[in-house]
Formats: sequence, structure tokens, C-alpha cells
Amino acid sequence: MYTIGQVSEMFNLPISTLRYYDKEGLFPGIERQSGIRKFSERELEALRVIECLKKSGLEIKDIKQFMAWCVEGASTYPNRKKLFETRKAIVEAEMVKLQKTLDMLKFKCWYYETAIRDGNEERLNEMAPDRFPKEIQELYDNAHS
Amino acid sequence: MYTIGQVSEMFNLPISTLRYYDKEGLFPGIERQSGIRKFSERELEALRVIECLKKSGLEIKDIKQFMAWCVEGASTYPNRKKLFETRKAIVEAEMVKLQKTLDMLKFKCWYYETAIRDGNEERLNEMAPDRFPKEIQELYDNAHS
DNA sequence: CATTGACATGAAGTTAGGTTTAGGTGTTAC
DNA sequence: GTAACACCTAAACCTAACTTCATGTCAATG
Repeated sequence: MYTIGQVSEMFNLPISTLRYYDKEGLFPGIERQSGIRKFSERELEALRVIECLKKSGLEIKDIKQFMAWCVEGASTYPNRKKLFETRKAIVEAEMVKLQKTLDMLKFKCWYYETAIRDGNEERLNEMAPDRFPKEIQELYDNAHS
Repeated sequence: MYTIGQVSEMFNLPISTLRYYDKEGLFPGIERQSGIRKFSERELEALRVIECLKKSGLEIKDIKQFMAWCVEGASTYPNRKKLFETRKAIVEAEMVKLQKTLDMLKFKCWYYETAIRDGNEERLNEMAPDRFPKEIQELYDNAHS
């Protein structure tokens, strides 16, 4: 059993955030001893799932729904499975987009290295994309597709 | 040359967003014909960079700074190069985190598939992580590291 | 020549996800 | 017995990035 301060340290989250999550119903049935929250292993696992679902782009109110399903029991296994499958697909799509962003950034790094070497962008701006070095062209193509 | 409506279609962005970006100084020196914005290839490339930098987590005010550097000329190449290198490092770190999130989601998908087959979570909750199937254990380990 | 549709403006409104503030309780240390 | 801490609440506040609103201009169409 942990206090809110200990959990705050463990997860590197402000105490105010943990209280906010609790107020939003993200720790249904959390125990209290004379008003003070007692975080058990159940709440720590909830917090791991909260961070994961948040990172997947899920809103707090929908995370609350998930936590309610957990309380409801075995009848909601299909809902919970479907939720994770949807989030998985969304994050996979997000990874593809982020890879494009990364390729654009890498291209721009090369672009400015070259501009610095040349002293200007003239040669670069007159160069057709198919005359970039092969690996740079791949970055450019992925970033612009 | 394109109107704001055409650019809105091309980039799938609301017109209000394009006007907001202009107001924030993200299209320095955009041309106007009797009050109406004329988007040239320069503004389209700016927009591509805006989307890329935004996705990398950069704030509008810092994107504005970048656009100001572009106007300033060759003396700011080092600043611009450094900006892209920093964003690149940030996005690479983000990709690692997102992969962990994805592994957690995949683990949870397996977890609920198994719970549905078992009809309950009892066996799962008593199972030590090192008794999960090998590929599941890898997901679990990466997600919890 | 009036209506439609695309453009323009400044100012106010919206939203999510917290954070801060003001005031209070309870336990341990000196 | 008082000072320092860690905890508590409700309510107000904050921020970024848009979005909506009220109002107006202008060109082409029926």
C-alpha cells in the first residue's frame, strides 16, 4: 500500500494529477484510511494502463469507461479486448505518420548541412529530387508521399 | 498561385486554421491581391514544414521563429540545422516510447483473448510473467521496462 | 440588381487536461 | 504544545491551438 506522495514519486507524476485522475473516476473503489488514499497494486496497474491508453490518444472520459468495465467483471472482456485492438490499430497508424515526420526531419538536416557547405540554397533549389543522393531521395519520397 | 480555399482542400485543413497560422506569422511575406491571400509554392512548402514541426511537438511560436529565420537568409542556416537536429532526436525518442505503448497494447490484446477463453482472469493473475508464451513475454518486458 | 459564394476582419468562445489557491486535518519531532 | 509535514477538498485558474461569431467586401450569375 502506497500514499499519493509515494505513487507520485514512482510514476513521476504531480500529486495534483493523481487527485485529478481519482476525481475523474480513474481509480474506482480506491481504498481510504481516514480520508487518505491508499494505492494498492491494483491502482498501480491502473496507472500503467492509464499512461498507455493516454499515449494511444484516448480521452480521460473513455479511460474512465474502461475502468468501469473492469469493475463490472467478466461480461465486459469483449469490450475491453476490442478497445485495446482499436487503440493498437491507431498507434500503428501513428507510428507510420511519425516515421514520415522523422524522414522529413532527416531530409531537412541533410538540406541545411548542404546549404551550409554551399553557402546558399541555389544549387539545392535547382536540383530535381531524383538527383539527391539515393538515401536522401528515399527520405524525401517517404516524407512527401 | 492558390486561394485559401484551394489550400484548405489540398492539405485537408480548415480555412480558419490557415488564417490563424497567417495571423501567428507562419507565412511571412505572403502575397495578397486586393486583400485576398495568394498561396504560392513557397507557402505550400512552409505548410509542409509546419505540419512536420508541429508533429514533432514544436509550438506555433517556435515555428514562427523558424519562418523568421528563413526570411533572414543564409546567416541562419546553422540555427535551422540545429532546430531540425533537435526535433529529430525528440521524435526518435518519441518513437521508442510509442513502441512501448504498442507492446503494452499488444500484450493487453493477448491478455483479454486469454481471459475470454478461460472465462476469467484467475489463471492469468496467478501466472508469473516468465510463464507467458515467449513472444508475449517480450512484449510484456518491453512495455514494463 | 439582388442573390450567391468565396473571401476578409477582430473579438469572443471552446476544449482537454491539468494546476493553483485557499483553507483545513492529522501525525510525528523536538 | 507547537512546528513541520503530508495529506485533504472545492473552486478558480491556466494554456495552446483552434473555432465561431458578427459583420463586411467583392465578383459572377440568373
